[in-house]
Amino acid sequence: MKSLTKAEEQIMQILWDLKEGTVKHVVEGFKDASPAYTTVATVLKVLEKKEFVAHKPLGNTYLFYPTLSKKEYTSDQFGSLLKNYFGGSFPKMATFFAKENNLDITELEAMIKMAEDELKKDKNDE
Amino acid sequence: MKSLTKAEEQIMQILWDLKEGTVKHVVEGFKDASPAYTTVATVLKVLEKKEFVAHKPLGNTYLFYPTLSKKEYTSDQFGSLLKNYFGGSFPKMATFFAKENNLDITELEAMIKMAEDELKKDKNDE
DNA sequence: ATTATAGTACTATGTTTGTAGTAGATTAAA
DNA sequence: TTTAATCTACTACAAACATAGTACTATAAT
Repeated sequence: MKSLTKAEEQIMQILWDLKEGTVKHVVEGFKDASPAYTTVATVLKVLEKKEFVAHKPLGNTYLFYPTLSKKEYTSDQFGSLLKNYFGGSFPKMATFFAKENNLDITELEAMIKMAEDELKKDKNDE
Repeated sequence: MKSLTKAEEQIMQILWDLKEGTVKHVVEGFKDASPAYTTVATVLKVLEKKEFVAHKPLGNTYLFYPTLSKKEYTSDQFGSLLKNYFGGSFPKMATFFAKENNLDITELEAMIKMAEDELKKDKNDE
């Protein structure tokens, strides 16, 4: 999968949040300094060429929406990080995380407990 | 931290493995189709300007080595993935991983056990 | 000594990225 | 219906990227 550049990713994040939006909405979605309206429009056009977003008419303007879900992209990103930096091993990643944050085993277990609860919850939703 | 482009990252990965190496070594480090010798040399030069690598003379040639450790870069990458795609929550990431791989709780626990063993081992090394 | 090999420095070129302006259409306000 | 606001399309352009060739130097082999 093609990957997103910094500017593109920012806009995708906003679009993933909005689900869909006009250029204006996206511009407004910027937390801090927004780029120019036309800059956003240009990036959206690039994203469209890359097939990460599409648009449909809405009144006199366009509504843009992602064609690539955040989940799909996350999966891709997560996968390459795991592969390239942790030899594909999730335990290695977990260990790294624990060390980075000076967590001891008890604390790591607490984190995992949370994950398990999430999993259980999801199971129930099905 | 400035991030690595695709080509740069490939070369960094090789250099991290080698610890240090000449342009030639790096070229040989490519698994599949290696780029031209001069291409590698050029990228190394860029990486040097970005201060991700440095070099020292070795006989009639140069030995290149990373100034940014893989661990530091990993930490950075891991951090932004966690932040931008899992709202900074490791449990969320673990849940995502479990779901992606259709792991049930028992299997997730087994993974975590491995991580804990790693952690323990590390504690003993200190 | 002469030639082949290997290496660095410098240069080159097409593409992508980041950022945005301008022209022209359309709509809303006055 | 003239003006103001809004929006898209097209164009622009500098910086960064990806890739590599060429010129020249130094060394090694014959």
